[in-house]
Amino acid sequence: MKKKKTKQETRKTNTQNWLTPAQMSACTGVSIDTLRYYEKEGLVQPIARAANGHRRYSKADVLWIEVLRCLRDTGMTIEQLRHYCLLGEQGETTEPERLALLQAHRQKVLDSIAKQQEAIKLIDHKMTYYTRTSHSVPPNATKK
Amino acid sequence: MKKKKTKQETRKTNTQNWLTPAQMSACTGVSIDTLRYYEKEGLVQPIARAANGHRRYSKADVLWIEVLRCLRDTGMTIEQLRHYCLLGEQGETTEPERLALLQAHRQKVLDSIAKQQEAIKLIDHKMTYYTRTSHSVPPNATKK
DNA sequence: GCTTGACCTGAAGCGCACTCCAGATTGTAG
DNA sequence: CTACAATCTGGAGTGCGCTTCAGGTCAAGC
Repeated sequence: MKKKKTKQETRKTNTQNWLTPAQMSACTGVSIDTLRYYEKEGLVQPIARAANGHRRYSKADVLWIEVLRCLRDTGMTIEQLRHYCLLGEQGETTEPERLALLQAHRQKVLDSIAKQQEAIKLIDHKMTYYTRTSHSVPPNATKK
Repeated sequence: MKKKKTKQETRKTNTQNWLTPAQMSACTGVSIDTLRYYEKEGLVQPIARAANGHRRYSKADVLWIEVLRCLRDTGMTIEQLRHYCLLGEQGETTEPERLALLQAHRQKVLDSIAKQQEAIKLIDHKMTYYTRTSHSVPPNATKK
């Protein structure tokens, strides 16, 4: 199975259950450098290696990276993510803390959404100055 | 009116229609340093000055800073804000561009909200692992 | 007259999250 | 055999948005 189609197998057709760094990057949208950075920072457990030392990402890694990105994109810091990961590694006794951490973050995201919805209102309001037929309002708007 | 109660007038009771930097900061929640920084970066027109060179913020300035903060807090960069301000200073011929700018930003905020709502879903999903009676799921969750 | 406190200025520094670099290794292709 | 592409490593560099600093002015209080 492994020695029959050397070329296609190891290079092209990735029927494998692992991904190269490049594939991982393409698949998750996270740059190779950032993937390494996350690993170095303890945001992912050490990735499996091939004989030559190259990383071999598993499908589980893909999922985890996606979770990571989701949390990062919503403002969780590297520091907090590291903490969350660490808890995960320490077993299920830390579950309450992990739950609390997620709940806190969830709330932060909700707050952020609320704030942005407020902003939308203000933007809409300001846009009326420009869409209205009358442009009687001076440059820096709210003035006067 | 101005010479009768020198002490109270100039120092304590601010029945004035201007604010000192400290008051401005307290009022808008933006630090004095940041206010100066915004001015230097061209995000606000030069602030009026007292005889001694100290800034005197007007109530219009308060409103403008609030708009600024709203846009900043929703991810508009200093660069973009500067551009927006510049347009404002160039008169009403730039109104279409300012409108477009706001519309683009509005869309970005909407996208961001959508993304965060997605994140909430994922967080909720992950939280069920911890709230459920069974904790059959290993630390880094999605694995296996 | 001296001190204090609020403010001024230009410039340097900081924290975060990447991002890039130099130099080395390794496996396949021509 | 040589060339090339993908990857490796530790460490330095980058960009953004402030924040801090050093040194100075000025008005009021003791």
